[in-house]
Amino acid sequence: MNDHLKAFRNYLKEQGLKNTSQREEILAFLGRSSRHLSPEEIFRELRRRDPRLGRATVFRTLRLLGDCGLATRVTFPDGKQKFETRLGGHHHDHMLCVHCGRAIEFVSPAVEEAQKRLARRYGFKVLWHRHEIFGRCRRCETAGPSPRRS
Amino acid sequence: MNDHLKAFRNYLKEQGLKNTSQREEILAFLGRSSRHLSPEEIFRELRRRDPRLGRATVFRTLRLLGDCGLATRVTFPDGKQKFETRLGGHHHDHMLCVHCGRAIEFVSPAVEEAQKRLARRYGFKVLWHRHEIFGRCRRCETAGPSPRRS
DNA sequence: GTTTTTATTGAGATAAAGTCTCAATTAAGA
DNA sequence: TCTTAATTGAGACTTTATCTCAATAAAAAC
Ligand SMILES: [Mn+2]
Ligand SMILES: [Mn+2]
Ligand SMILES: [Zn+2]
Ligand SMILES: [Zn+2]
Repeated sequence: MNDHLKAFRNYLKEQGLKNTSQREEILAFLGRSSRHLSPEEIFRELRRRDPRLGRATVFRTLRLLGDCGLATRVTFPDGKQKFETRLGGHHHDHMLCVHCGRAIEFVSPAVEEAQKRLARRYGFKVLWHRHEIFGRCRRCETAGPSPRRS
Repeated sequence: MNDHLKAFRNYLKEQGLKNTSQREEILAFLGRSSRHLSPEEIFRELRRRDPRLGRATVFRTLRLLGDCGLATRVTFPDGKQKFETRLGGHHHDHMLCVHCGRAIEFVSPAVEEAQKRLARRYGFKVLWHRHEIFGRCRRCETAGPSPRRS
């Protein structure tokens, strides 16, 4: 049984919550995908397999997965929200290409460290963070149209 | 005449766009406020003064201001989107308190520098970025309920 | 200053994203 | 197996955002 699943079941038990097939399906689907998925994509796909799945359950579960640190929300350049699992429970951040939409995942100890110092200075207790860099990936940088900000 | 306004008019001219009173009102309002404002707040307030203002214009203008780097979108812990001007054209990032909603603005040369190196390594051309740290501010850290992630 | 051109505007329709309610269901412990 | 309480899903509803198109107004041309 994979780690995510184990951690999830654990969390549910701790919180006095119940496990359900829907919840596990959603977690598994997210884990299988290499892409970032929108709630709607997750809903449509899983709904095909189980026509009784409800949209609300998807949103509820994504929040739950967020709460226990198994899923992360990523805001794309167009403002759309998508999700991914935290691979191996490891935190990472993103560079998002405003041209092709590609997401590059990165981990930067230097950034994380600087951030930690910073927070300490402000007496701020960090729970989690999101670091999104928008721009052009190597491929798209050669030539292309203008970006869309904010 | 303030810098923001000058830059804005410049940008419009460069792009062959027209300046309008609505656009300037929105920019000015954003500039006057010390808080982060949601599109709806901006709309409701400015609408009081000019009952003919349309909601679409607010959204359109916010995108425009984003495009030219004069406004920044900030995603709050509850997922809500708000805007602020880039004070003096200067970039900054945020620590957001999941308890009281307070936003602490910071600038970290160390983080910015680390980020730059990182991007270079990936051949990624950075256009802008967003760095949001969620947690508890000094005040709220003393005691409080549990956070809401993702 | 007047005319011409063209971007912009706003009402309202529509779409997209997310939440809520509540009766029915189901997981988990006794 | 029985009991209890969390969960589910349909669909209503809310919120957020975009679109359409006729009317308007800014800037350029004259
Ligand atoms: Mn990070
Ligand atoms: Mn920064
Ligand atoms: Zn790209
Ligand atoms: Zn606080």
